[in-house]
Amino acid sequence: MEMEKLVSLCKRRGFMFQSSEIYGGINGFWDYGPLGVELKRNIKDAWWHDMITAHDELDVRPGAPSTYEMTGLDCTIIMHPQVWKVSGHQDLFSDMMVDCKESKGRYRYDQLRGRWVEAKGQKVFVTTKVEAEEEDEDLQRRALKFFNLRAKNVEELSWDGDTVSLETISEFENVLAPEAKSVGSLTEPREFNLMFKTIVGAMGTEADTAFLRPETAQGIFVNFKNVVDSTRVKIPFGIAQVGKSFRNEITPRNFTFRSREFEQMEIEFFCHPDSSRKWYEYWRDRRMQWYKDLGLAGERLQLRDHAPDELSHYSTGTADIEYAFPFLPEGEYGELEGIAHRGDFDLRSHMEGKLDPNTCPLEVEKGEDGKPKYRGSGKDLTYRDPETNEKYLPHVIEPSAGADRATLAFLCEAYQEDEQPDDKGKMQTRVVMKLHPRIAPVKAAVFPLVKKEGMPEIAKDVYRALKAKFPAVYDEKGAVGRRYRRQDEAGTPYCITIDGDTLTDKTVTIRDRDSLEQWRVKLDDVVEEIAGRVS
RNA sequence: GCGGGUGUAGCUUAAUGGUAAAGCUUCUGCUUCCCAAGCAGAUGACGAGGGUUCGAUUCCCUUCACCCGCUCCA
Repeated sequence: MEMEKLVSLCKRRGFMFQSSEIYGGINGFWDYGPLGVELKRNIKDAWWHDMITAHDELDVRPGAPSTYEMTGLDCTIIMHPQVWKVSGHQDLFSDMMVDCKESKGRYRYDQLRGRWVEAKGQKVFVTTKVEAEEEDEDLQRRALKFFNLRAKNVEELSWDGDTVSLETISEFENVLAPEAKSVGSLTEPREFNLMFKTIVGAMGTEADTAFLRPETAQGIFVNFKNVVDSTRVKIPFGIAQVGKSFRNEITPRNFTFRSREFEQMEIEFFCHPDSSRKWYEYWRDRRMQWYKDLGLAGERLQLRDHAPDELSHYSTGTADIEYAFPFLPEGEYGELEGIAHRGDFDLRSHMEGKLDPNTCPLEVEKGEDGKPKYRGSGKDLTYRDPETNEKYLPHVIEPSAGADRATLAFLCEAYQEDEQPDDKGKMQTRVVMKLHPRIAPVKAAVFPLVKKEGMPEIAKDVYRALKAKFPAVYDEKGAVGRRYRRQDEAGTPYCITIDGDTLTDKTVTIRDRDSLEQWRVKLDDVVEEIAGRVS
């Protein structure tokens, strides 16, 4: 399947549009049209229903270590700025960057170090990005190379001052970039804000800077204590949230796959440290099965466990559920959902201050003054087991899914072209969206075979009865074959046709989208018949 | 962010330094009546801004968006 065909269909039938299209569009933002909004909401509703509202906390689910509870949350997009400092996003998401026009490399402004050196009447600032221990060696090697000197002529190099950060240099004309052969190839430092900045308050200034959340997860962590104190939930339990998140992706691309405004479906599952590995495996397998049950059953879906060297040392496991999107190269997969074992990293950070992920055991990251670089809340986020009286900081399993990516994957999987005969028996190409009935935007369409002899009246009654329960459409225009095809492109699983026989025996035909089979049911049983098939 | 390509109607395409053609779609009417039927009619486009020119959809510049590759993907 070519991606262009799907993109074209999405626009033609109203699944998705480019945001602000009449003004030329805006990079990294996409809108959902009339069909798309139903599809995406069905996916989110299915997730919420299956994970939270329909969860049975009284019985042990297959594969689960024990019973558990599930609850929900809906927190704000803008939160206290300290949240993002402590979570680590502030440091990871906003840096000054410089680009090298020669090597096409990109460097963090504060991480490049260098030293002034003069030879042959020219003075340049040689930079390096290697570790501090090898710094002098690398600088000398690069300086010699630049001035075209042999190692034995090293005394011709006249060093000026100590090795300092590039941040102390204001003019880059004589700066030799780490992988460049000539000077002056670096761009001016540019701010690289991966988080969306905003100002809180009508009179707000820079000091009132806040951020649009880059993930919904932190809102769950900071509300952990509130939920525990207000709901009688006992560990193990999960808190779920669906909502928009924002990231200034460097390269938004591939339709909605990498958008700057996107929607997440996240669970933070809190459990005892001793059982966290088992819970991790449970959620990994449970989430994989969820996609399969909704139609991503083919080989294009895969579960990929991260290799041990990919993991943070405080994590005992991370897995990605991935889909082989048609816009990716052969054999490559794109992430739909990540299931991560996060240990107690997040709760401890919000309690004690931002932890340094490179320490083992984890320690609070210190600033230059020896105090915590980013202070935590100071609130006690430990959990006391009411039965054993054990007090501990729970470990967290995080199944974090992308609602837009899931929607896109379901669309890609559903798009099919097949050959079906027309009214003369000639084979015609048919475009059909084979969406699972549960997520299909429209569940049923109702047609009078002809627009006379009382058929429209009966059809309208059927339509009204259906529409009271779920999305349905009524269509009496043109040949019935055309109406079937139109519904095929929208992914409507069932079409109901009122024909001449309906008038005498009070039965109608139901036509199946995928098989094109038809069968007759009693007029009075139509709603029940369709309802049983789409839920 | 870099390099290359593309941008004409809702979709797919055409032509042109003198404001654009078609198929499909959509809408109206007639006809037909179980898988994109027929006839008649209607709606509808040169991504945006600037320049050159008597005149630009066409040539030039800028910009925006999309596609491909590189980079990035916390």
